[in-house]
Amino acid sequence: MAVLKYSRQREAIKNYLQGREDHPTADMVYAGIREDFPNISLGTVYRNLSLLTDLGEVLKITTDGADRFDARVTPHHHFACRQCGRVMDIMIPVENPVDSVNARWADGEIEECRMLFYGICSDCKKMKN
Amino acid sequence: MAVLKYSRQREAIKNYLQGREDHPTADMVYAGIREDFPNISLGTVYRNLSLLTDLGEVLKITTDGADRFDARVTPHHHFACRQCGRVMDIMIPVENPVDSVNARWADGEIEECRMLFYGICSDCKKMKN
DNA sequence: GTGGGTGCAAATACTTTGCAACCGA
DNA sequence: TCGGTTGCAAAGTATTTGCACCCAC
Repeated sequence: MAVLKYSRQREAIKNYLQGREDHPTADMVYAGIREDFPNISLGTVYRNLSLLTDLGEVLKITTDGADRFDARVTPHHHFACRQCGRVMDIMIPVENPVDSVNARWADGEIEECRMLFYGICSDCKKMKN
Repeated sequence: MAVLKYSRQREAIKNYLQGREDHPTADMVYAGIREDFPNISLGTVYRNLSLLTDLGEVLKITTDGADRFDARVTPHHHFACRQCGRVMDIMIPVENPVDSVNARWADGEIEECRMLFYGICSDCKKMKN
């Protein structure tokens, strides 16, 4: 890719993500941005999310169903609710096992560890009553 | 789903997965099974992989691109190569952080932790030379 | 003016599903 | 026979891409 050029759409997508903590899908971003840019297209949203991910300005979280995006790029992990599908940050520090795995198994092969925790979130547990 | 009935196709799929360590996609399973069951359909492969996953006899690994399946159901984690896309088991024991996360954050909400490590595998590193 | 970015629509990739025929218990 | 299972094809969901036009530099 050549020299990056400014685009209002890309800026809006970045801002949108930074104002959220719910790890929206591309579709949700599209719906949100449309309120300010009624003519934006879904393709543009996908293109920019993918670009921002490559630039490291956004994190793509692959789970069951549609990919989710996160503007919080500092290392952290996620919890996905099996019932309602929501994805949440896990804020507490979790020991990062990359070094110990590299040391014992792959010696530098591994760059990153993403932990995805599964379960039923407290909201969904309440519903069950 | 009601009482499970035997099917040669399902058996073949299970056997196929048990004989592999490369975490094939549904398509790869389909191609493999076809050598013994030339008439099996992709839909049947998907249906059975999904059923076996629900039964806990097979693990579904969601990564970028197509889902991958693993007949090794004892707790372990995976390494995905960013270059060639291969997914490999990580055989060494990695501390399971579920309990500590539950204790500090969600108190029983979390049932399972899947760690997905990313990097460039040794084969791909060799290619770079 | 040049080349990257956009909107639109068509195409692709992956997975699920409806249905009639089939087969295991 | 009964109801789960299959093959087939069509549909569904998620994402990517080709292209003409537009806009930042």
